[in-house]
Amino acid sequence: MCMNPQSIKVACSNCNLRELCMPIDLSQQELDRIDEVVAVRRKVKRGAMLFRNGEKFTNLYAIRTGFFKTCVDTEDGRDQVTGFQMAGEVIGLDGIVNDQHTCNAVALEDAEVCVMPFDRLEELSREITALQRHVHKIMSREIVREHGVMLLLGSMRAEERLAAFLLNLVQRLFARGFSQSELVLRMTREEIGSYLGLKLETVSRTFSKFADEGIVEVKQRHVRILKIDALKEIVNPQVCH
Amino acid sequence: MCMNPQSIKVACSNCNLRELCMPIDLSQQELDRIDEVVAVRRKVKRGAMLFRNGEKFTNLYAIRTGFFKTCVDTEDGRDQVTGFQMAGEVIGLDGIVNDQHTCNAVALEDAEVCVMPFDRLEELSREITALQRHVHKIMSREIVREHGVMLLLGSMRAEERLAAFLLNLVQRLFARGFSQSELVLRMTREEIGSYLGLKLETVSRTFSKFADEGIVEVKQRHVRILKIDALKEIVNPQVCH
DNA sequence: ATGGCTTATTGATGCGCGTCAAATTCGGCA
DNA sequence: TGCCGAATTTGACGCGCATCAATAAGCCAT
Repeated sequence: MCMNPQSIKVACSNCNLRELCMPIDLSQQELDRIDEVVAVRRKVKRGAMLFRNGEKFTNLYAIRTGFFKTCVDTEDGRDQVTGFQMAGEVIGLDGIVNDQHTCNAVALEDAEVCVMPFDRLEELSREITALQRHVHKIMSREIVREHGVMLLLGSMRAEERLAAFLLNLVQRLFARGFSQSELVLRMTREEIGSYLGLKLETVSRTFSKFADEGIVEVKQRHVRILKIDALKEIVNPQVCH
Repeated sequence: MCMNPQSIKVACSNCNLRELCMPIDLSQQELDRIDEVVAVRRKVKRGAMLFRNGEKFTNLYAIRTGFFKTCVDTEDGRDQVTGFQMAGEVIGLDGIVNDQHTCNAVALEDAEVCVMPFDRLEELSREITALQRHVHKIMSREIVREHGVMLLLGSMRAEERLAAFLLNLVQRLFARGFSQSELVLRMTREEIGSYLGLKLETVSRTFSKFADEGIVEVKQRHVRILKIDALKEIVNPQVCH
C-alpha cells in the first residue's frame, strides 16, 4: 500500500463519509468492488487548485476533508463562483461533456479528496445498478442546486440572497454533524459576493444589517445565527415555517 | 403499431434528430436496441405542461418538434425560467435526484416529444457503453450550461445579458439548420426577462436600444441580427473575434 | 371585421446596489 | 511581538434597473 502523502491508497467501505458520497444499499460484495473506484487520495493545500479550466478531465473527486470553491472565468476577466463544496460532495462533473474541465476548483482550506477515475466509475456503474443510479442522482442534484442558484440570482434582493446562502450553509453543515446555529465562513466577502451576484461591500453591509437587527452575530468569519426563523422569513416571506 | 395521436410508436434509428439526442457511434445492432428506449411520442399543445413541479419522475423527454421553457416556482410566488429548450434537446433531468420533478416544462408552441422511460434508459446504458457515456454527457452539458447562466446572472449588465441570450439562441438554431441572423422568439419579453433576471420593460428597452444602434431589427418577436460582431463585442468586450 | 384580451413599447420617477474612498482589523510571517 | 498586506467595515454618491403608468399593437374567438 502506497503511503506517499500525495497518494494514499484507501477504501470507501470503511469511510465515515460513505453515506454521503456513495450509495447506501450495497451488498458486501459490491462494497468490496466500490473500493476499487477510489484510486488514491490527494491532498490540496489552501489556495491550491484541484483542477482548472481547460485541464483534461479524467477524474471526479469526492471531498474527504476541507472546503472548495468552484468558479468559471472568462477571457475578459469576469469571474463567477459557481459553488462552495464541503466534505462528502463530489466535484468535477463539469468536465464530462467535453473531456476537459470548464471551471476551477480551489481549496479554501487544506483539503483531501478521493480521486475517482471516471472511466472506472462508468465501468463499475454498468455492473452495479445502485452505483449507476447514484452517479445519476449526484448529477441531477447538481442540476437542481443550480436551478436554485438561478432563482436566487434572478429574482432575489441582497438580503434574501445572503439569508438563503447562510441557511443553505448551516443546513449542509448540520447534516455533517456541526452546529445548526454557528459556523465559520471559509470564504472571503468577495467570494460570497461573487457567488451571490453582489459586490463585497454589499455583502458586508448586509451582514451588518442582519447583526443590527439581532438576526446574527458576526465577528469576521465567525457567524452565529440567533434567529433562524427571521432568516427563513426573509427568504420566503409570509409563509409559515 | 399504435397510431393514437397522443402516443405514436416510433424509432430513433431513422429519426433525423438522432445525432442531436443520441450517441453517434453505434453499431446497427445497438441502433436497433436504442429504438426500444423511446416508448412513445407525445404531443404537447402550446401553453400545456409536459411535466410539473412535484410530479413523479419516470421519463426523460427528447424534444422532436416545438419549443419549451422550464421554470421553477416557489411557494411565495417567485418564478424563474431556468431554460429554453428546442428540438433535439433533452428535458426532465431535474427529476432524477428525488424521483420527482422540481420544475415545470411548458410548451411555448405546439410540440412533440419522445418519451424515454428512465428505467429503460439506465438498463440499456449498462449494456451500451456509448449510450451510458451519452447520458453522462447530456447531464454534464446541462451543468455547464447552468454555469454559464450563473455567470450571466451574477456578473453581466442588461445589455450583456440580452446579447448573450440572442447569440446563444441563434447559435443553437443555426446548428439545426436555421438562419444565423434571423429568428422568431417563441417566448414573451417577460419570459426572457425571467430567464435573464430582468424585468420585461428592461428587456423591451434593451431591444429598442440595440435597434437604435443598428445592431438588430426587432418587430415584435421577429428579430434580425444585423451586426453579430457588435453583439459579441457587448458580451465579451475588447477581445478579438 | 369587431371586441377584448395579452403582449409590447415608452416615459417618468425612485431605490437598491455598485462605485469610490478611507479607516480599521485581521492574519501571516519574520 | 511587531510589521505589512489582505480582508473587512463604513460612508458618500451616482447609476442602472425596477416600478408605476399610459398607450399602442398584436392575437384570438365570435
